[in-house]
Amino acid sequence: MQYWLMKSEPDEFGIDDLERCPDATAHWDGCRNYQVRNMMRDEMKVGDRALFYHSNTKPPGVAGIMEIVREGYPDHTAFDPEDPHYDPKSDPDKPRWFMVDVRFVEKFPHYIPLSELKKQDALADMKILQRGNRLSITPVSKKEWNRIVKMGRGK
DNA sequence: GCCAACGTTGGC
DNA sequence: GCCAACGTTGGC
Repeated sequence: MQYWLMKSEPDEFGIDDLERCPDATAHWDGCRNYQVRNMMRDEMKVGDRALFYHSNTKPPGVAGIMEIVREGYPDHTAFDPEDPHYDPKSDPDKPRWFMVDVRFVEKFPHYIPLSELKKQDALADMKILQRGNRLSITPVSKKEWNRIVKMGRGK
């Protein structure tokens, strides 16, 4: 089993939105980055766990946990001209973009702001803390995962 | 295949 | 709103 961190802007779709979805499950659509596409298509497996990270908000940080409940399949929003993430170059017969399904697991009693993550020596190597990293999905090590979950649950 | 221009991300 | 960092596009 692997661990991940997945970013979303809570103004668009936050952890509370996920919890309110039917079966607390949603598809993680709209990714238009090849590296992230490859992770969703090839690497993420049912049962993997992911941190739900709130980006572009005040303050940015980790809000809780979700799990992967369906492995990579074509992102149909790329085929819809009405969709803001429409990509005419993605052909239903040869889809360019993929997504996974995620299910809400828990919302942390203690939201963890990015500033707190940065203070942890144990998390210094986290992808999300590296300069210039803009990927919306990154792998998280077991050690990092355990530390963050502990922080979120309040030690 | 190079690379300048442009677009996007996302913290601050 | 600014801007650094990075990805993508397209002319050549």
